[in-house]
Amino acid sequence: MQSIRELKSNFSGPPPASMAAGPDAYLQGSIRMTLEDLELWKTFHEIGTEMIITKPGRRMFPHCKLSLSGLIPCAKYILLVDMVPEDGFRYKWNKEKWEVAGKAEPQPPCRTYLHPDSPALGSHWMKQSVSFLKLKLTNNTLDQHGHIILHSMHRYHPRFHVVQADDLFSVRWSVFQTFTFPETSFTAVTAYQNTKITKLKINHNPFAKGFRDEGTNKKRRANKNPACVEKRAKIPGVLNEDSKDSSSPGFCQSSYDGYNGEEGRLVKRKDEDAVKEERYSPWSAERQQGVRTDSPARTDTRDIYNTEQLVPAPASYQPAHEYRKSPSPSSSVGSSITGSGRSSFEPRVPDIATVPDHDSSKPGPSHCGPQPLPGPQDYSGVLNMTMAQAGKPGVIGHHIYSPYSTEQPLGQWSGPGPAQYPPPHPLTADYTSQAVHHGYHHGNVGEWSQYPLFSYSCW
DNA sequence: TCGGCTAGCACGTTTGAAAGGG
DNA sequence: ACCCTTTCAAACGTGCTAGCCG
Repeated sequence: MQSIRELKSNFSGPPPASMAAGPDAYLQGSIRMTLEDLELWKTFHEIGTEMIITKPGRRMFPHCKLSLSGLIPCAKYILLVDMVPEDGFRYKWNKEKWEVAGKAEPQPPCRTYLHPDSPALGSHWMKQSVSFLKLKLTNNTLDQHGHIILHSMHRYHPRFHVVQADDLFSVRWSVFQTFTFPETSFTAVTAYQNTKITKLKINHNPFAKGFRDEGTNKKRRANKNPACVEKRAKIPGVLNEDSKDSSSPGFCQSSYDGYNGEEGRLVKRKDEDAVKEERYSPWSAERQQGVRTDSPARTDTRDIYNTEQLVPAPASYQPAHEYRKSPSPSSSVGSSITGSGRSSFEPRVPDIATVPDHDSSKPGPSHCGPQPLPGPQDYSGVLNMTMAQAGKPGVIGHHIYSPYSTEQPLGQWSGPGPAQYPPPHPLTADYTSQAVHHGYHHGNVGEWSQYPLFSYSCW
């Protein structure tokens, strides 16, 4: 098996001609996504971000706010978010630390949140920050509102997909550029475990102002049930002890080597890596090991997964070349960045001709020219990738959830079966076999191959 | 017994309609 | 009649809490 370093070095050479050339390669590799409020995310990340999940759905805080550049101004794009498990474990909060509490529960129905503005022109996405404020997380596996379903006490990180597509239904012919930000990883909880997180949320979330110390909540806190106070007091570092102990409790050092390894790397990789972009092509019969160009001269450039997920073009389909610089394990927690309030990634891949020309016969202009954007109700909702065929592992049903319309099946989508979380180490037998199943030929597989947004067998 | 989950609560923000003024 | 600003209430988001449940 190739070592990580060996794999890394394989990406350092110049791109093959097939990757660098091609008319459709224009700008494909130059999309850049920046995470806003990076400092805030980092603050949470250093403590161990927790996100409340409730039955009716709960917003994230901090919420995902991005800025995009490098898009073709007059081409339409769709922005998607999904949540990827960090690992295959369930956690528990014990004595100010997260500890592994067992194997992860079977994966809930995988849903992808579609940004309500989608599809919109590149100029639209680039002119201002893109906010996923209204994205909600739930633990209700029977949720009908299209919220993203997660398991409590499990770790996840959001994955952002930029798809050049005229509409939701041409997504399948389009290129996915996927970005992840290590700072955005979190533990889904039904009640906050780490009081430092609670305090951070209260201090930064305007909706929680009522719980701030300087607010009118003093009376409320004074009325706290003594029993409850006592109960809470059992946990060291409860309320108002933040200043006393600023060091992150983090995750239990002795519980889970894989995770701790990442945590340990957090410090090492600071100022180094922050964004991972994924480029992958589950549809190509064989995954070609991509090659990256030199990193941009940016001090905040960080390791990334850069994958491009392709769907077969109706006519001319060009095999995808994937770029993967960082072969780090599935957990992306262990990195951070320098930064000035933003975490960004600029793909270091050469442009790749992967987007088939849009059908010119298609009704409605897809590029430059006046084209009023459809109302949010046209597309807003969630792609629901539910497990569909029990007897056919890996095949999932893909549905579009919309608050304004009934469910619309898009077809069958291939994906991992339930309980197929990647192990902490990315190169174990199971993981590799899964990668093989998708036709990936190299060992440098990350979590993306386990959790394809769409898979070739669906199209 | 214990940890996780949930409903109800109080408090604050957001939002949009209505009212008023220029 | 139109536009802008202000006001206000409903809707919504938030963490806290007690109690339920497996």
